[in-house]
Amino acid sequence: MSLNADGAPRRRRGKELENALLDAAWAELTERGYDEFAIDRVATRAGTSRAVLYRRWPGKQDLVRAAVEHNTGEGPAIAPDTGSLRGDVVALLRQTNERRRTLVTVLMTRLGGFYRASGTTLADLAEAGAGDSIMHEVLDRAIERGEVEPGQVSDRIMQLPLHLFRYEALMTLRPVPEQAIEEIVDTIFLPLVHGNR
Amino acid sequence: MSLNADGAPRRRRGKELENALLDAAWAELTERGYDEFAIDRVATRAGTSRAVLYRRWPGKQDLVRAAVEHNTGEGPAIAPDTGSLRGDVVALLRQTNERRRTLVTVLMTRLGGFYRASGTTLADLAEAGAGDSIMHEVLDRAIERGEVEPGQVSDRIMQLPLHLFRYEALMTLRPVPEQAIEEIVDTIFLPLVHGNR
DNA sequence: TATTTGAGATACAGACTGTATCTTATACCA
DNA sequence: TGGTATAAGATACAGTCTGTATCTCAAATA
Repeated sequence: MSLNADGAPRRRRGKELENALLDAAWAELTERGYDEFAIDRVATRAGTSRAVLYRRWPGKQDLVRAAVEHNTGEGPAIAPDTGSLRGDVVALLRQTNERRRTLVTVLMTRLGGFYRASGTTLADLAEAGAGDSIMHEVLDRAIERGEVEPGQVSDRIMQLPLHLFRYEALMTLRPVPEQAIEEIVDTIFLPLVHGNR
Repeated sequence: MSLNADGAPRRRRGKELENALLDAAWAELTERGYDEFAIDRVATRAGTSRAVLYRRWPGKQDLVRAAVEHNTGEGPAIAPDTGSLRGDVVALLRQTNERRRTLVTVLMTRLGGFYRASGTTLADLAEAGAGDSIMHEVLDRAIERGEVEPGQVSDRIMQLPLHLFRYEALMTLRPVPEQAIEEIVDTIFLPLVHGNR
């Protein structure tokens, strides 16, 4: 039970209490991760009892969700206007970097335990699925055939098709449609490799 | 306890038992998801007791990891050799599509509960961080300025910088370095938009 | 056949969940 | 200002799951 400075019992209500609860939940989430997140501990941390939490959120996932929303809502992003396309896009990415908190924190809380436990990262798992070295092999053969000039293709461009493919697979959690595969290769990868010949 | 056809008690050992355990774990994982995954239930499903599981894996996460590896290991991917760069890359992506199981299943088991609970997908979260519509706005202004010809930039290319950025952020769970941002914009996005002028 | 290994059963303490019930501080209203 | 309604906070309960420990006995090995 929370006490006043003079030791009298004190009862928070409404928004004040709710904020304290969500802040405590958020702290637990970021400190211990989703796997070890317990309503019990949130209540203790907030200096109240579990009943108060259950009165507001039916279960763990609802509370987690509320805590994430409460602590990451930052309003919509604003389109930068620097006067040039390059400047705008660079500014947009920089801005996203700062606002990245939302997504990354959610992912960390969800994946953190698994990462720690397995010593694996998302990138390792992707790597295991289709090693980036394979693109090296493919490119080397293209160079041998004279399709591509040696040293012309940066690492980032070389990995581009796989990265875009995986991004799409991750976002949709579905097989990537054939049409998307061909679009990636024909309108993005090959033009970059061949310098729009 | 497992029984023989004639009702005599029967004890599996070694690989036979281990496969049964991992199959049971996998079934629990795919049917109920990571959140509800319980060693208890795996043991029951495999027709044995928890002690047998704890003898092999120290805890839940280790068992989950082993089950994922056991049920998705398909050996290393083979570099396709179709005789052209385009053919090779398309084949590689198609092949990855079929092998995608590993990554997607791991993610589903990790994120599935959250998705169900929140009604949010990874794409929604990404979208909330920096709406794709912003790139539209940026591009529109570039067209007004005469930097870009109208109708020249496909949706996929328009979203390319954000997608590559997010892919990198997701994989590393770190801020994307300034140098990577500029590389994405200067060596990939702008060349595609301007047709390598 | 004797010995070793480890499967399978069971019991335990502890943590956490979700529900229910009680007292009482606080807000609101007559 | 005093009475009443609301909900905070405490507590108790049954149930599930965890991780550990201990026991018996089936099966592999020598």
